[in-house]
Amino acid sequence: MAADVLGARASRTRGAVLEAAEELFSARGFDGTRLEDIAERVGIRRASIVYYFKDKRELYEAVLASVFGEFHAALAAALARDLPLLERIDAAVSTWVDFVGRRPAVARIILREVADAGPDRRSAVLEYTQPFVDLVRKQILERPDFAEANLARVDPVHVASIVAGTSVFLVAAMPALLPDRQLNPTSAEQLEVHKQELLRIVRRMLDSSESQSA
Amino acid sequence: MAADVLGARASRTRGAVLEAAEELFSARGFDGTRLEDIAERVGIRRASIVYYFKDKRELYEAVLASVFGEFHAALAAALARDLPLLERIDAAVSTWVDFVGRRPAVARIILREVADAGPDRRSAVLEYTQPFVDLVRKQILERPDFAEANLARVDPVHVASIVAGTSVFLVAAMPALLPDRQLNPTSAEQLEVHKQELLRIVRRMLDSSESQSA
DNA sequence: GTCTATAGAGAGATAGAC
DNA sequence: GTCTATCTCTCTATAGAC
Repeated sequence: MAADVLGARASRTRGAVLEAAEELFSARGFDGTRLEDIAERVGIRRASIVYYFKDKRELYEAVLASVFGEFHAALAAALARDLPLLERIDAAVSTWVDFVGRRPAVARIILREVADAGPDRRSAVLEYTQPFVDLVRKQILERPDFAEANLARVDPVHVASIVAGTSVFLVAAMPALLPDRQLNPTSAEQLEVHKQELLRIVRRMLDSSESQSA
Repeated sequence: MAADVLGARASRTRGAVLEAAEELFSARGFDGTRLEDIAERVGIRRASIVYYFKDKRELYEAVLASVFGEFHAALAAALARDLPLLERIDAAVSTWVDFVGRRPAVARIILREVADAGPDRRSAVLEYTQPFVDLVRKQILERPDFAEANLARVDPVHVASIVAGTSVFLVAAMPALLPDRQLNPTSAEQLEVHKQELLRIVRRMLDSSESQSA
């Protein structure tokens, strides 16, 4: 049942299911989440979920589409502003950190997806990350000013991996590894610190005046 | 059944089970792995696994203990050499990258553990990471030369999070996100590139001559 | 739209033979 | 030590009432 042919109540229920699913899939993974739990959180019965999503897998895919779609939109908006190259890169990193901070559940979902995606079972994530890769390529790598800029020749994939890996790891791991401190990595202050660290790291990676070889 | 009271054949079987379990838990997660699959890979029957590990959970815990224990030993050995502070830090990072490169399955396991460890369910990972945190504290943070060194006041947890996050993410994510390239992130060359990137990043984070505020 | 009831598959655990 | 056979529980999916 697609979202756009529903009445007001149904649309609300569907949204609530999606929201509860995102949180639970994020916290416990696909296998570890029971439809029962999702239904309970929404306040309905398990069987009602299938009115909106034909099975568990479809619900999960809908969560992925929602999460990655929202980030894609945010990134596209950030890159649409016609900024100079380095500022555009900064904006991309910044948008990413803000997004992860705003929806920390996403961090865990990405962590799990990456762990699941072996060399054999690679299709799952790719479908959702591809549009994002295309966006970066089109709006950064293939722009004339990128070729003109005298950047260090770092593999963009390494850069992306560092940006994605650190943010996701920090948001997901910090609360678990620091039970004593009451530091919240998604607080505005912590996110800002992390964002500045990341921006510094990325800028330096791209700086051709620094030696890039071993 | 502990490893030290077994005969030669049994000891071999137990080791094979542990090895197969590490690989499968890493690739598919705890829930996604069937004892059936582990047994099949070893060439025995499901019921025989229970002779060595009383249940699935115990087998999984044994895998964790093995993985984290081995890394702890490697790190302890690296830090036992009485090097100057900055070289000791380099050695720690280097040991970590080598370890992840040598046992890429570990990367996925850590990814999953981090994703599982919410603010609520934090006990699981902590038990295994604590000795490692203690080691770093004792051999780096609490040494007199650390206090004397004029390092930037970065949160060590941020540093650790960046080191761990990038390596784990790179090793686990790269093969999945780059189906076209036949780049293997665990190849000696790629690992070396990554290691140098990481060392550079860490050194700069700790360098007090760089501004650390936004 | 949401419910109750139930069917059916999957997988871990256990008993006991060899 | 390793096997076969079986028990049992959990959870998804389906049928159909309201």
